[in-house]
Amino acid sequence: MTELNKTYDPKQVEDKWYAWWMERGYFHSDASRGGKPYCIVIPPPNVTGILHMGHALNNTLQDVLVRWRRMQGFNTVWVPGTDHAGIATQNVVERELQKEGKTRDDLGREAFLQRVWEWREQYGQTIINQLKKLGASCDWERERFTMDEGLSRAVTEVFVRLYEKGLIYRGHYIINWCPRCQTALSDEESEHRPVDGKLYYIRYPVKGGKRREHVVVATTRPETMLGDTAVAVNPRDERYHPLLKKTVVLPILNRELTVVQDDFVDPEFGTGIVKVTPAHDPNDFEIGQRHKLPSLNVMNDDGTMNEDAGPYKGMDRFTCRDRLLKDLQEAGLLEKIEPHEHAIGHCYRCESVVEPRLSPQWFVRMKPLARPALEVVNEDRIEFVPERWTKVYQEWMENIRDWCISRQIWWGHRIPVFYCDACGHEWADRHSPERCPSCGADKIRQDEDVLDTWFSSWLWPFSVFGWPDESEDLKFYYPGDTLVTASEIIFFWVARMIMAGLECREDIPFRHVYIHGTVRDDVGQKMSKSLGNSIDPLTIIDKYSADALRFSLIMITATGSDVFLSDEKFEIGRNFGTKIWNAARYMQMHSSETSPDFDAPELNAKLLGADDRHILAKLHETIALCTDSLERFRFNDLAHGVYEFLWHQFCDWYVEYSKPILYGDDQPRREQVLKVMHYVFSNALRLLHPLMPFVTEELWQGMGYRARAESIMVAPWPQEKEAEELEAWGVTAQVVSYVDAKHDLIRVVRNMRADYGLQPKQEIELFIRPTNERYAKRLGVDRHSIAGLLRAREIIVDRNFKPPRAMPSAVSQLGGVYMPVEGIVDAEAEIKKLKAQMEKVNTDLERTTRKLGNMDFINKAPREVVAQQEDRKKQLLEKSEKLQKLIETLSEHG
RNA sequence: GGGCGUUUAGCUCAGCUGGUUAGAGCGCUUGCCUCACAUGCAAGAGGUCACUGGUUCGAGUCCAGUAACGCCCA
Repeated sequence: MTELNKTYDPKQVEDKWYAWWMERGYFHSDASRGGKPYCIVIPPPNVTGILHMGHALNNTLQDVLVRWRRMQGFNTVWVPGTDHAGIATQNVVERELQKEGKTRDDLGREAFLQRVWEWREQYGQTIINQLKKLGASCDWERERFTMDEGLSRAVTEVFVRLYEKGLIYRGHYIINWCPRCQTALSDEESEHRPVDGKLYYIRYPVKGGKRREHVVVATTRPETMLGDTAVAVNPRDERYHPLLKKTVVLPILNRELTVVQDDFVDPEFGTGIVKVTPAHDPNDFEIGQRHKLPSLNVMNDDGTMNEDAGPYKGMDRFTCRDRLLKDLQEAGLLEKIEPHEHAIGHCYRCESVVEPRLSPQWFVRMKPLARPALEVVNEDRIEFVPERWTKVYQEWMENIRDWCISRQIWWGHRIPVFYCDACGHEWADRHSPERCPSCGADKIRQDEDVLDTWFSSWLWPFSVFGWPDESEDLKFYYPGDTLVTASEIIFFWVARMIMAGLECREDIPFRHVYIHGTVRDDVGQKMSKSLGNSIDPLTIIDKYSADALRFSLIMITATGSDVFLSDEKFEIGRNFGTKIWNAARYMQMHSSETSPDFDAPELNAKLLGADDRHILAKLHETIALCTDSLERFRFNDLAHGVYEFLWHQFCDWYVEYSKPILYGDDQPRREQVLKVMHYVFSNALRLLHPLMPFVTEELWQGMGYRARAESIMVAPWPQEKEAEELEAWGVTAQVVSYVDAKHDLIRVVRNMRADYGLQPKQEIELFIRPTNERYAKRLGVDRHSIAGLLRAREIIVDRNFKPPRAMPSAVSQLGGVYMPVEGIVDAEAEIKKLKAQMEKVNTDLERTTRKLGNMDFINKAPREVVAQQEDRKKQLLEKSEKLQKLIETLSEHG
């Protein structure tokens, strides 16, 4: 044993043990070691990322699982890494260039990519280092990056396979275009948010109509009217039937527009007639397809208007909107403007308003991939926790749309499609071809676009193990056990990983998907940098310790629900750490051995007292609870369980109970109690280790427990003992309920002391009249111990005790207690208090009696429940009797 | 508009398969620097379980409806 400091200093301790664990190689797993695998792959954070509370929660949960399984003896691996975050990273580097007055085009593709790699070398480890601060026990030897050679090979392989199977195609469709990032986004990357917009009612003159005859169309994006190629009405809308033979004229540009009928048009919305802009709206695009309308794109990549916008050419889309409205107004063609709230897509990377836009992009055909991925969830081969997310997944899968995977940026996996300029051949290639495989010409070029970052992330569960090679690692670790993530990412990532796993490896990537909540501030807002309400995990670690951060997060995070955070909440973990630190110091003060015999204590059943047996029973209850909670992903039950046990059972009761013994000189008893304490504490530390890895290691070492395992990280997870084994120690339900009742008695007397305003130091005399002979016997043994806890100079246990005069008294589960005190006792007040208690007992008694008198209850309720009620009635009767007696004696003497 | 979720102590939340007397942490009140710990100890107060109806011997828990709030999708 090494002496523990008076106060715990986490800063020194945490870095020290983390470095030591690394040095010992505890985080590393080797497939050749065999055994039962347990595998988790990290949701790779962005290489540009910095650790926020969401990461802290996500990674703490994974670390808890991994540390627990490792202690259980699984061959456990937690694979870490980062993803290359195409758009985000490119944005970061472009901003850097901007400061130097350059653009990426100034550098050219090669040089720009060189710059990005340099950036990643310099800053890409930030979040990885932060995870280490958190205590994450990742296998760092296996760290991967989605742009690594191996993972890139997997990306190409999958692309080529899917291309050759016809599951990847290139097409002209409306996609979400971010004019700022100048790239396409997938539907998932365009976040819809309600915006207070306006609905503009615009007059379109009818050609050849009477003077000033016009129709009115309503739109929220007037600037797109420049690309109109028709107007549409619902076929059933008779108001517009006369219009069908006519054409209308697009204002300003004076282009003629046909009138088409389409079921899509809602006669109730606006005026029931809509403009059709196939190149700038997904619905209009479909109308356009149905009616073979031309598509006219009026915008440039950067969101400015192009030459087809006529007089508005070169203007930004929003400037154009203003000018156009002004022009319409002047021409008397703007009928009215109404406020209109509607959802608008925003780029998830830069928040710009997304422009729906027609453009040629690459897509993955999702329906064939979704079918098996839906099946494995329907058949419960993959389970979502909490279960309700299953439905979210299923619904998305059933209505899945093709995935737009091309991005018009440079940082990422370049699409491995090649074109031959000589013969027009197009093919996908795993390597860098030099000639056209069709005609042999060398005038070939590769597609300019790169792939969506998620196109590499969806392969993560197997690409990290070397796929497409069937490596030993892949065979051993795949499929993983659990994926831990937040709900935001179910579509982006979870669903796609399942599809990829089934497509590429014909097996699920993991068996459980644990979805945790979103971290919010204490008023319920999502934490974000832009709101300025985020709490930086590193600040918390600095202020309270990583253990405190981890424990507090888990403690207050109900399974799968959102977390509301504020700074003070981390005091829970800090205080708890201090508490067990001090408990350990107390034990150490009294232990003389350097390496306590704790693991298989030769507990002499004859020497064990009721309290020893009680704490042993509670420990094994807690072990069962903890294991069960982990198996069911009930992390906060685990935290509550260890907390309740260590703080309340161990420190509040057992340590207090042990004091007179440890300070006394009954050597056999002392030894026995110390053995129990070390046994209990060393087990509880292990239960706590996944939540608070650092302080538990410090104590494991400090207490000298390393004789059993050199690190708590590799100490065996505690095993619950069977009832028979516990009975060998004399641990029975009877003993447990006796000690619980004894605790009740102590509480009752302390309450009396407080009621009578006794000074803490003032000693009392106490009479106990126990309910039965068994209690009388046990109390006889425990008299001195109880006296210590109650500051009683003497406790007299007497089954026939009759108070000689009026004195404060109360009823406990063990029997009546009487506390003679000097001075006058207000008998009236005493009686009043007891009568109030009596009333409560009688109410309960009445209810129970009524229940038992109900034949339906007797006949229909399970036997145990009826027995329970009978038992309760008995207890209440006893209590009522005792109270009655107390009242009588008080009245006699009062 | 469709779907999902939430509503339990002043606050944040547990309460799982319906079954004693509905729990915890924080906060609050009172008393304590008691020989592990004031980041602490002891005691206490605090609840029409959102509302309405139903099922049941029995409902915080199941069902239907209502309201408020939140999230996801369109």
